[in-house]
Amino acid sequence: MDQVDTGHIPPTIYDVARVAGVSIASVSRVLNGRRNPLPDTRERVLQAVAELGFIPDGAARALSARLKEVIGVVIRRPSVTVTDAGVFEDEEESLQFPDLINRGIEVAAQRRDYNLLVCSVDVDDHDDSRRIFALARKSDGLILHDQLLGPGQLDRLSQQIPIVTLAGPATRSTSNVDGDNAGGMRDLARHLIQDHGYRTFAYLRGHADSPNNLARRGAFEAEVTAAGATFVDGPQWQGNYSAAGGTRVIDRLLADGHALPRAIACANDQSALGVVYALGQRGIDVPGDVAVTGFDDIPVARHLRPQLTTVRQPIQELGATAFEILYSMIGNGEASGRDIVLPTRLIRRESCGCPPEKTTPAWRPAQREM
Amino acid sequence: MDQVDTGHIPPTIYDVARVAGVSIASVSRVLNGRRNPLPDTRERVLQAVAELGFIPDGAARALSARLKEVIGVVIRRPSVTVTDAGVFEDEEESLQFPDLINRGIEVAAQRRDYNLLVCSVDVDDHDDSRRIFALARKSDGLILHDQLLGPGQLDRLSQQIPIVTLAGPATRSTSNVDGDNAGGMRDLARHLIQDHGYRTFAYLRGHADSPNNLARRGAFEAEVTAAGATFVDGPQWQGNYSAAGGTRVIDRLLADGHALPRAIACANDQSALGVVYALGQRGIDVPGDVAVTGFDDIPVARHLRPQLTTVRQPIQELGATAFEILYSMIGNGEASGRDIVLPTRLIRRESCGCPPEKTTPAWRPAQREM
DNA sequence: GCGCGTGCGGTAAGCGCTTACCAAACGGGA
DNA sequence: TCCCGTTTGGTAAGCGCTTACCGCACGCGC
Repeated sequence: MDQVDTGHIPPTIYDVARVAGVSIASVSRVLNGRRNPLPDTRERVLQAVAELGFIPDGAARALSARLKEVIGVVIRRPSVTVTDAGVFEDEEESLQFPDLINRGIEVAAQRRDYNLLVCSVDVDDHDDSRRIFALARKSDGLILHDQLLGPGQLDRLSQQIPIVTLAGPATRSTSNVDGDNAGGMRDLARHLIQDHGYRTFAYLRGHADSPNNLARRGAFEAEVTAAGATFVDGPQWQGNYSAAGGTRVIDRLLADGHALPRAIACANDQSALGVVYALGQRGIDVPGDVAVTGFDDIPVARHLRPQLTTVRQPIQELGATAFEILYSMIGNGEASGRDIVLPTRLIRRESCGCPPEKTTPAWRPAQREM
Repeated sequence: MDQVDTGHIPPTIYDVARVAGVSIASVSRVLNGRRNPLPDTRERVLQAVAELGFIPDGAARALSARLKEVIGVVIRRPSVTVTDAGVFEDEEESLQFPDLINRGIEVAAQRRDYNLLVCSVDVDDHDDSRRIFALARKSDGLILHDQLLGPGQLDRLSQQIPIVTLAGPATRSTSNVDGDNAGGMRDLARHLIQDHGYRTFAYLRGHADSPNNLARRGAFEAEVTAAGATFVDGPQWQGNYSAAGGTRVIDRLLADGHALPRAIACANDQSALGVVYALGQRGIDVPGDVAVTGFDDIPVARHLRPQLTTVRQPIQELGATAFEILYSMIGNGEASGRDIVLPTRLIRRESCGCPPEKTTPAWRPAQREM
């Protein structure tokens, strides 16, 4: 009776069966469209369902049908830096990219009547596996952003549940979906070297163990050194995919009296955003003094001054593809071990030194409306 | 055997019991810390669990314990406008605010070992209730952004499951958490009127049925007319909380030859972003010719040129509070009918006509680092 | 007119857990 | 030494669904 006064005692399939004067099997069959029940039976069931506001319990259905229609998505957040302006700062700044991916996943998932169970883990939370494991058994499959779980744990878990990663190599038991990091960075590097003639470069890193970060850095450095240009490097160039991280790198560099390279390629747009900001604060002109580029092409990249030159990833499509692969793995354990690479594309805007575009940015639909 | 070759056959509690040589009850007790099992029993169970990599199934546990440890979160997306640049445009632009709220919810939820089941519904999808209902039975409670579900449906559903809304009035059976829309708008209006001396105003609306939108508009208009200033209005001022929506409003207005008011208060930051952009395209100076303000204070507001004057909501706290209320409703049906209003604060930046700040924006932690 | 095929509804057996209840074993006081 | 209180482990009964299986009623062909 503790429960009664508060309500929240949803009707069960037994209630429906009783009200409709049929058996629970008939109710279930009507609701799931099995076996083609008699119109009369069907009518009475639907009537009772409407009357009671019955909605089948997800847990019971999942247990019985061995299908939860839920997939788990784990994303990595930059560690929370506690400052006097609040504890959420790094995070707030770095929200966009993973969330856009998730949106892509969700769009695809909705078409299959799946829902997303999301979970963030702190970048340097090394007890994260507990959280991820728990999530795993609440879901039919897992999508892991960035590098989460060591190879051992990944392998272990993928034995029990289908897993798609959004970075890193596919394994025997997992699949992977990725943007073409190397191709994008190569195009970017060539543009900076050949079209702009820059000769000194740096790469502002993302999380040290992120496969995307490693791939981007590798391709960029290779291209730069292959062209005989100078690649500046060092631990000072360690960022964390967040705007605050980018700012921090520049501030430290300058405070330590380092000279800046002519062009800085950032691991992602968020970092670039912080870099542009920090340079602006010091009166350093972008791209006049230093060119800055990003990676991802998140929406704000277009609203920055100068507009950010970057490598566009098909963000939503990455998510949607990840879901579809996972879905097929859930349906029939096949298809694991697949490694999908989606194309990326260099987007030349102003921050690399290109002249401002005159064309209307894509998201302005004005002229189509009239 | 169809299943065998693909793997994915997780061990059950029976397997653990067999390997450990105990009963399933003992396994369960060890795992859940009930009853204080003998060290020997405990040891053997833990050993078997490790060996098998056993993780209890969420659905089974939920069914038995009548607790899913999952809460559903429903957010509203602007309708997808199909343009030649892709189908996700409006959405992409408007991502920030609800996602930040969700992050706040999640931070709070993790402390209680809860996960978030997220679901987006299209703004004018009127079959949305099906999706929401389905989500409801996969969760222990629901948090609804904006206005979702009519009062009738809301009431009906809240009979079966605890619900917290993030806009709109609390009802007998639901609770609500909100920012102080009226207070924020009032401060904003007074600032524009008294400090800047503007005399003509408009309010660029959000979704027509959004309670936040209504509250903001009401407070703003009241303050403006109370001061004897002019409040321009009309169906042309209908936006949709997205940047693209803001752009569209300005473009149409100008195309139709309307004169613009001296100041435009937008329903949220995203809309303001689009407005600032559209005005910039036409060579109209912000704030010189037209002042523009937002609402929410999402992170990008600070990176805009000019930096956006807006009303700050305690975004993450809104989410965290919503979760805590919901959590207490789940624990014991009490506490529904609560209506929490969190304070908002006017943030004066440049887009209202105030001089650029010289202080370092909050998210720049540089000087604290050295 | 009878036998059998077909199509529907009902009964009951799980799905993988938690936990109430019972049995057994052990320790201590009389 | 016996009895009872105290622990701890096991057995089994659900949690709310899905579905295999069975039985019944009908319709057809002979």
